[in-house]
Amino acid sequence: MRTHHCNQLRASDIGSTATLIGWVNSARDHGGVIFIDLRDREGLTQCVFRPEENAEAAKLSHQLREEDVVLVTGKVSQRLDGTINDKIPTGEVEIVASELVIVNKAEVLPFQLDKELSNEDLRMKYRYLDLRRPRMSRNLRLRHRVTKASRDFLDDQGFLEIETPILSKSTPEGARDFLVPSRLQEGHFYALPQAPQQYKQLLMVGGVEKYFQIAKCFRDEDLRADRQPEFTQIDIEASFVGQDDIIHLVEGLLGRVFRESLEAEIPASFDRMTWREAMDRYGSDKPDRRFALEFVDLSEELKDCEFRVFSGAVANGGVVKAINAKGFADISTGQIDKLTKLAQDAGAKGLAYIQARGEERDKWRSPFVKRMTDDEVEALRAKLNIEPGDLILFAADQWESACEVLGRVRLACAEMQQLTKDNTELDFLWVTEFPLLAFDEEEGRYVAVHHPFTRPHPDDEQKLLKGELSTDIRALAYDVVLNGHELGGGSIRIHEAPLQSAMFKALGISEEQAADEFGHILDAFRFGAPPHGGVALGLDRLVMLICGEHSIREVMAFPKNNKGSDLMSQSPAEVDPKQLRDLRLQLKKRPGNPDATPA
RNA sequence: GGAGCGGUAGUUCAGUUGGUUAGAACGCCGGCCUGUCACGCCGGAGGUCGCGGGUUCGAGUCCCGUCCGCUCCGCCA
Repeated sequence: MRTHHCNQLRASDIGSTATLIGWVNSARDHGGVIFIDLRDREGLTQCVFRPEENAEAAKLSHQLREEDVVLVTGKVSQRLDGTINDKIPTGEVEIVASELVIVNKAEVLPFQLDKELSNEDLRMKYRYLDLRRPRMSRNLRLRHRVTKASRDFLDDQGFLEIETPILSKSTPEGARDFLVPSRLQEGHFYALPQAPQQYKQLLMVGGVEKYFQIAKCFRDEDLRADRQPEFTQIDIEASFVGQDDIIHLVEGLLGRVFRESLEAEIPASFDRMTWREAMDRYGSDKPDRRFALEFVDLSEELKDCEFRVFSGAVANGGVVKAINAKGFADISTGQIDKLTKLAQDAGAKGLAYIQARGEERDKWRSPFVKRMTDDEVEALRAKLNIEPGDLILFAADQWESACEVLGRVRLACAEMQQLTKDNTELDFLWVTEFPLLAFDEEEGRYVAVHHPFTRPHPDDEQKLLKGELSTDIRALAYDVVLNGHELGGGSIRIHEAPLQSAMFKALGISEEQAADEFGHILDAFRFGAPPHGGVALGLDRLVMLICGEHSIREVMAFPKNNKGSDLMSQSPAEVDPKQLRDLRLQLKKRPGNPDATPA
């Protein structure tokens, strides 16, 4: 039926006959002559209806409304002088219609496709209409190119794409699992995988050597603009590799992805920075380096300062750090309050600042500068390069806490100053040597920063084996960061049962529990497991950044809202009591739940 | 669990210190129009101001509660 798509016809086709099918993008009825722009996935073509060409088609064309599906046949014709539309690639030609079939009338849409729509509720309810808009159709196409480029690259590198189970087993560590009740085994549950982590390691034991998967992952946690309960990872694992091998692989992969999606060239290798350095300089394990606002350490200069917040922090073994927000001295009190609240939320008692409204210290607006000696002021001026118009913001606390607080202030400041506005730079960075362990105050034990299969840094391995636990133990773990977003991360894994047992022990997992929850992994490691490691890239975030979007919802066909609902299909939803009976489940009665099934 | 922003016509929005009949643009419906492409012109319809309560002579506007959407914190190994 269709001979061409709507972005295909050119001047060279003039004189031929073409049949197009698609949606009426717009209709312009001039009484005696009617124009429509016909749209399909590929583009637009203008069709003209004139009574002298075909009276019946022209008469019918008066009925056409936006989003009707129509089939148009006619002669590809040169447009009249002065009516060439240079906004579209097919603008030199038009179809002079000799036949019109209204394939399917459309009711008036709940919103206009050519206007911005801020009503997220409505967009999601009619997502299939939202997807017709150019923005969404472009995003989906870019997403396809990214997955295609990834597959092609990994295939070229000898990786096998292997599927792992969606119905899998709940694990105690990490995010909350989605549970799926088993009908055949009463009281037992599958869990949807948070990641194919264990399976991919077992594939390495299985001799696959190079595995990848475009893997759906599930986490039952609260949502954000960049977090959905189900999301996609480009999941990779390889045997007989070290950290550099994985890093080079990912650099090659991203190079191909950016080339084949955006036609952009990115660096062949990315800068690397240890976790400690990233925290120390930017207060973040995923620093955005498109703007400076780099931390300056003032512990030495201010250790004797009369302002006790500073000297006290240093006396307690902590640090004083500051950033210089150039030209932001005229910040409003309201904005200072916002930054202060942010710092307090992050654990600071307050936010010390200096608004340098002039050269001399008496022009500096600040709650504490009057209590500083001339030497201290001059030391600040020199080390922070303070010039009139600058805003200096301080954090004083234990090292990690001060860095975290100032890191958040730094980001908020950049946002207020719009430092990344209109910035098209792509800043890739590897952050390495993450800590292996973090101490969880609530649970009173160490938890894995990455996951419990992460290998310690060779220099720190003995500490783990001997049970000399601290947050100073480094891991062979690495994250790849783009413009302050964590694109993905991975690690070299533990492949020996004794080291894995030591890790479980460090995490307070008993031998019985380890045998129960992870027995298969420990077993597998006893039978000649190869050294291996891997990485997982967040496909949604990657595509989001490639599309220039600010939410991964914009690059997923059918995402869920803030509360985890699909407003189109109305899920999650109640189920038929019979389904619950089959599963031998019952809902507990409580005041807010009138729909509880009877016991 | 917590904080912030928002909710007015189908859509995007305006709506002053509380004051007459709540407006605009686009869309929609009817009419006219043979070269438009954001077509144009004439006419018309369309509102539980999210919902509930309160203050007031009077509430879109102020207060309380609640629902929904978005953003962030917690959470996300």
